[in-house]
Amino acid sequence: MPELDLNQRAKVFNALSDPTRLQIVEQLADGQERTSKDIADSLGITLALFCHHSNTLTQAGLLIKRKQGQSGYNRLDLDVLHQCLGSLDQPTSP
Amino acid sequence: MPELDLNQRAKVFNALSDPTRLQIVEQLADGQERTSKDIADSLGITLALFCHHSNTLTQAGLLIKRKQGQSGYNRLDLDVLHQCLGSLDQPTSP
DNA sequence: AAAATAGTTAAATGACTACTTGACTATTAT
DNA sequence: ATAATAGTCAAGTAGTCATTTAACTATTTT
Repeated sequence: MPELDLNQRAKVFNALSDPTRLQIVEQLADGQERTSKDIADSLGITLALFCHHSNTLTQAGLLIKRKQGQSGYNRLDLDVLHQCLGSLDQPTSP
Repeated sequence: MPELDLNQRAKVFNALSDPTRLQIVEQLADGQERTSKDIADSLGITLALFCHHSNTLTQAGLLIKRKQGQSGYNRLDLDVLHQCLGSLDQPTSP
């Protein structure tokens, strides 16, 4: 897996910097995939707003979309997510 | 330690969403403290710009400032940082 | 006391963005 | 075929923000 540079990492954190997007990511953090409709409904937002935010998440490399029929299934790229989180995880030396 | 709510967590990630601030945080992620001047110099930015960003980091609860003489020593609140990172760390069940 | 150093503050500018609304496409159900 | 459902796109608005510049305070040095 190629390492993310500074700007890419900042872009990922920027994707997490909005409460609505953070809820989306937290909801997908278990690695499962969900439809756009399900996510929008569970958060009480319009599908248009979810689409808007999902573009930001996708551009940051966090969201992966799979289309089946009229539904879109969304899941996280956990590698990208954990690589960014890990860059700040400096455990205290024992 | 009180748990951070959704908006507070988003605020922390927002503090990490700028490349300049992300560099500041990464530089302090080892838990050590550094003077504002040292950080500004090492990043090649003006002290004014560091001050601007340090306010954002402080308001997010990430940065703790200690003043001694004419120098200010900065360090991270690692509890806040790790609590936010941990909220997205859903390890795959074995 | 004067000069240098460390840090803060405020204003101005230009760019970016969250959300709403309405129209649009594609798929599924009746 | 018609209607309903899932999703996308684009424009408009209002608000936020990163950076620069310059003036300012407080501390240390000479």
